[in-house]
Amino acid sequence: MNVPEPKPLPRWARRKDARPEEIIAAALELFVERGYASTRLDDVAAHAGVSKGTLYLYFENKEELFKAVVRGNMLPVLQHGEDLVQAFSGSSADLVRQLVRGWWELTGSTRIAGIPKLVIAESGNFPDLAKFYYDEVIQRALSMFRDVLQRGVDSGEFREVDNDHLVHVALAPLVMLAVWGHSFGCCEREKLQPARYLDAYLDMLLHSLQLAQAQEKMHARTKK
Amino acid sequence: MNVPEPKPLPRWARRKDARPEEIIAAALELFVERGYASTRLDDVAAHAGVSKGTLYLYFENKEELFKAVVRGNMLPVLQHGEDLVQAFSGSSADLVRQLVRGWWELTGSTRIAGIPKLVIAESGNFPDLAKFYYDEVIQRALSMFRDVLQRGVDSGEFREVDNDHLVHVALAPLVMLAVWGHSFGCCEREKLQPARYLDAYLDMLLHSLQLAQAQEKMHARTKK
Amino acid sequence: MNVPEPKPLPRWARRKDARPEEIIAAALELFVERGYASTRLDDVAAHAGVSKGTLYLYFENKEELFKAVVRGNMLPVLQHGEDLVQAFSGSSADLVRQLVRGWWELTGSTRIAGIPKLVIAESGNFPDLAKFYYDEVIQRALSMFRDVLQRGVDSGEFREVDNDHLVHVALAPLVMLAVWGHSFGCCEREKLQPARYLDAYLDMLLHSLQLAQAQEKMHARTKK
Amino acid sequence: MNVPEPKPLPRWARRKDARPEEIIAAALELFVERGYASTRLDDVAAHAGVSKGTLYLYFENKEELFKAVVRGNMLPVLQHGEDLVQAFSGSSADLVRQLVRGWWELTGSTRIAGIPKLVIAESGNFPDLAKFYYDEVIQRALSMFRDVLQRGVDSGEFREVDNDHLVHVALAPLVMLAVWGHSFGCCEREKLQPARYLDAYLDMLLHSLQLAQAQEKMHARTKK
DNA sequence: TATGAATGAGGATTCATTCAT
DNA sequence: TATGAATGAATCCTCATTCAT
Repeated sequence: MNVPEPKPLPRWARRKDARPEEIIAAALELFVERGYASTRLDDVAAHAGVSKGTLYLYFENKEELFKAVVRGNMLPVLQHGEDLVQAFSGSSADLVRQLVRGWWELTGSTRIAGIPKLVIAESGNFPDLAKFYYDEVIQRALSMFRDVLQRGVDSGEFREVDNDHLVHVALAPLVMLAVWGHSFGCCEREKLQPARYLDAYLDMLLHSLQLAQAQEKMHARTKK
Repeated sequence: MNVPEPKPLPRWARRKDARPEEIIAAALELFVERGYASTRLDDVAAHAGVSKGTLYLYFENKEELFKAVVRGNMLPVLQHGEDLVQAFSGSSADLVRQLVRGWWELTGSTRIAGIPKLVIAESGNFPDLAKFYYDEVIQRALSMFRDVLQRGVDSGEFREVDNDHLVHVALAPLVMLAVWGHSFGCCEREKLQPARYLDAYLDMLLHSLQLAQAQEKMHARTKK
Repeated sequence: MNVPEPKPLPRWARRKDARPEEIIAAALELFVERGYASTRLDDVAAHAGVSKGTLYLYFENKEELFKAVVRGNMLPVLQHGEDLVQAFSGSSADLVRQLVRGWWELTGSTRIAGIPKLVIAESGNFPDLAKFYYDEVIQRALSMFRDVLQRGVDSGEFREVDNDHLVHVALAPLVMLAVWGHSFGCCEREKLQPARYLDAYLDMLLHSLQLAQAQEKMHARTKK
Repeated sequence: MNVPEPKPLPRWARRKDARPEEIIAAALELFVERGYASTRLDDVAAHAGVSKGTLYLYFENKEELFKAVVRGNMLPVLQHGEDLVQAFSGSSADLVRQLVRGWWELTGSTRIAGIPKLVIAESGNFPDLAKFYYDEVIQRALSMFRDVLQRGVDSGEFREVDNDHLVHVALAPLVMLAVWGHSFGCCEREKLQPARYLDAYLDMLLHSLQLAQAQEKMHARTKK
């Protein structure tokens, strides 16, 4: 690795490999900004600095490009979360906190945060995208969260709950936070503060998971 | 001839009054089913049993029809909730339960449940619809929920919380339930059961709001 | 005439007779203002204070209404000119002057002045209107003018000219004056002054018609 | 292969340059024949041998195409006239004759002669087209004619006149000749003969401009 | 005679996709 | 690989005309 790479490929060759990613990045930006239907491939091409025809060299059609945008951006995020869970060794409450705050730090200020809204909006038009998203994103996220909660229950940290349904409930406010920023966020006079929203969320979630005895302690701590 | 005919109401005049509602109903169905962009006015007209031109007698254009659909269906729902809160005299926890379950019973099995997704999806394309929805639906719902929580805090039933942010968090799972049914609901192998989802939601929410001492009792009861 | 009319017909009955004229007046205003294609019968009806359906009680369709507007407004103007010529006993030059100035005073400030432009504009779409206008308006006007010029030639007042072609030439500036006000008039910074335009026109026309000897006198007079 | 192929110019690239003109030519024909409103872009496309969509590659919409038709065809005509005036060295009367007859020879048998009527007809619907036409066509034409008349006055060839108004009057018969052919021309039993019309026009105009002494000679000559 | 709700043919415009170069 | 000119299906919207009342 210390060996200087000989002959860095001429610029155009490198670009060639980068093209799909550049296109996906341009498409993500525009899809998030304008929605699927209102985004013209002309504009995507212009944004990516290529011609319209070039789009079709890399993606079969608009729909496939859309899917690639979703796939290419969501999977790394999930992987990141799963890796965190895997490696974590602290309390389950801390794991929840870190997972949630880490996720937001990673994507909250990014265009990626616009994807959930996009996919929700287009789920009806692209059933197989919805299927993919459900299988590869939602299921994995639910699964991960379910495992985390179970970890807390198993360790005696959390009370027993209807885990299968609770994970849906518990993830909802996170999804909505992402959706909010790309729907009604701009209507607000006083903008919702994500950090405080997440504090309230974690407070609620963890409060509701505490065992009775722990609750007392927490309560005491809160009062302090 | 002297006998006053039962006066068969003029067929058309009567229709005129009914038409807007018929059209809105047809439009709601199709918008929810296919999304705004994919819904053709031809189809809306056919569904409403009128001609394309008739649509334009009652609605200026597709966008205005869309707004009428949202307005006409969401406002009554809100009003219903506010009336309930107004008249309610039991415990705050029961009020929350009744509000949540009542809302779902009223709209859950209806096409109205598809509106939140629709509005979210189109918020970017119709900023003034988003503004309207934010002001007349979201704000009112937040306000109502905030009042309910405050009612519980004031009565000593609930603990003190960051109410302004908590209401956002607390409403999120309800919105997501409605959205879910019109996005990924059909991808599931085992369908999400709204009743159990709401149970888990109410359990979580109310658990997290209980005062420490109440918590113990609840916990005991749950175990029972 | 001094006998008070017995029983003035009830107002609605009188209106009934007046309807066609009211409609024609409303249509004239709108046709002149917006052109044929851009005038909606809805608006004509509203302007005339009747319902759209009523239009069809008096006029077969839009085209026939248009023709009625043209007929009803142009023929009286022509008649007026012909009557003047018939009755006139002064010099031919004075007859020309009076005819021209009288015509403008009669119609120049009226919506009627907008008809020539309208008919020209729609001549291609309504060949039989064009035919009618050509036969009943243009031909009669040309004829009248031709007679007036011939009157001057016959009386030794005007020189001999190619009368058949000259009348076309001679009428053109009058038609254009009317057209101008409804086409480019509003583009002008300094509005064309019809009175001075007509002065220049009459000066040109009569100058060109003078016999050589008369010319000298005229010239002398002008110099004076 | 070493022999440089005669380089068959890329079929499309060449077309791209030609297309706008081809489209304008097709549009001119149809606009003149049917009027603006009655001309369908479908037909323009068909006439130009392209598809409907192609029109929109070169012109933003129907209105812009219309303007391009007017601009593209009228400006060269004007330029031609101005060049003639610039270079002319004979008598002013001859300049007038040449200008008028040259203009008609250049455009009289062309579709271009239909433009004045078109612009007049649509001036109300397209105020900025009217403004353009007024500024770039009418004003320039008036200016040119005014200069020509002034040239004659300055050289002592023409008598003094109210030049500002006379130019309007003097141009009117020329405009009407062009308009006539595209409005009532086809209604005539005996077609108006442009050459004789122009003779009558020039006779009238130049007669009216002659100085008294010249008049006598002219008159003598005419009688001859 | 008068109404005005309803109709539906007709045309401008958009944009994903193709394909000759 | 890359281009971008060309395509044409698809859809919104208008408005003259009809007709039941």
